[in-house]
Amino acid sequence: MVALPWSKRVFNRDAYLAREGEPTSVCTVLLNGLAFRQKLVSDGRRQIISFHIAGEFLDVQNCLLDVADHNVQALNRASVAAVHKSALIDLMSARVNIRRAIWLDSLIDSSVLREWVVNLGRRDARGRIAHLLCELADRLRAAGVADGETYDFPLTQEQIADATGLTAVHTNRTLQSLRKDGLISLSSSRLAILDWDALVEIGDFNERYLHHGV
Amino acid sequence: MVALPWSKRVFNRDAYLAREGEPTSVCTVLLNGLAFRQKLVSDGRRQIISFHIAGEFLDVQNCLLDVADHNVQALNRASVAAVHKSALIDLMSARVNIRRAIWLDSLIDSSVLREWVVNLGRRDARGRIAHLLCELADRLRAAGVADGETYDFPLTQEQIADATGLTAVHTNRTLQSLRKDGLISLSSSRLAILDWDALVEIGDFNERYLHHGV
DNA sequence: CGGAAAATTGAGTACTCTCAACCAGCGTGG
DNA sequence: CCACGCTGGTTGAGAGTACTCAATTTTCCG
Repeated sequence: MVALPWSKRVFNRDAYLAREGEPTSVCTVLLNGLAFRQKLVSDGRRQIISFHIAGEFLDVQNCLLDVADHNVQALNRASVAAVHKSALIDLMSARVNIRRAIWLDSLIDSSVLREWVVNLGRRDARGRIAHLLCELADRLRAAGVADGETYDFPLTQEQIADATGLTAVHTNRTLQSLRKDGLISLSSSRLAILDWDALVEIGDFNERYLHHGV
Repeated sequence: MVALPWSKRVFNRDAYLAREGEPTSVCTVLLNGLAFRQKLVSDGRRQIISFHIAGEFLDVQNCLLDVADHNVQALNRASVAAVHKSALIDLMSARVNIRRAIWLDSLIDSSVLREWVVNLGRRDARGRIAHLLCELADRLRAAGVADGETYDFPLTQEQIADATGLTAVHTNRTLQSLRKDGLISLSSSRLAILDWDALVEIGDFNERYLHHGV
């Protein structure tokens, strides 16, 4: 057994875990809470690129890339395990299983990114939000965090907007339309999916890209 | 030296090299020509997810993922080297340098996907197309395929539209607007970037995400 | 030279954005 | 204990970008 030196770090809501353009030194795994990756465009607007739940790597790419190409922020109070990149690389050299698990994590990460490209490029506001809600529900379920179709949902409407390429105002109206149609219920940080099949239909959601059970 | 059994395969324009939902058996490297990855949504519209030039892996993820989560098509007449996934995994186990090179390729691939998410989510039509043109110019230059700001450009307007999340009609009008402003010249499959700095400005292009020279 | 694919144009529509105001919940401090 | 300030959510009206549909021209190839 190889001992892997790691340190726990705790971040408050909205705190930056990594910043675009800065040199990288560690890789981090999310232990508790939620985090997201984002990039800012020249006029200051933000695009959220992915959400992460406990157990996922936030930045394995740091192993080989020396400067961060995006920002990482805590969504709520979150803690991570940070490992020096060289230690992780050594561990991966020594242990085939770990190497494979980490590579698999990053390959599935890519698959999710591809689906997000589709979501932003080819679905309207209702579809984009429906798809996002389905994805999060499915991932939380797979992780055993939520058992059914009701789960804690600490995203603000502005964050949903930044993840779906919409404005906060239009996100608000679109959520209302989903509520009015009896598809979801969302209040005080709690989401209930009332009609899973309909939401899947609207969001054109197919879980294949999540590669569960590989 | 480990011998790697591979076979060359040639594809005509628009031919499918891989189809979503089908089981995977090989990994392919593009030898000649151009290729792209895409996904189709339920109403049949297409979203292009990435473009690939000679020398790039088209589907390393097949090594660990048993079913394709997207389609791969040849953009023009293209040839690839196909390697059985298990052979590639064995080679990666044996050779640290190759393992590192392949992982690096897939990590940069992810970085490009992240930038595409930003492109689709937070830029308008002119910005999206400008960014795409800058990215292709920069990658071709880095690969030594094009020396300057003029290069062969076999994309149809429909393909540009599918890559930028626009319609073909709007893509046409947007290209005209870029031409009218003296930023580009595009005809008979040949693109000239007439004002690189202005195009970079419009597309909010920053080459960092391409991780050249890592 | 003919036919198909690609590019272009026009007119009307609709989705999403912008701006600006207003409301609700909540933690803090006087 | 209540006022205050802040964040997040909601609403309205008007503007604008991008879409749809359908026709037409141009280019590309066999």
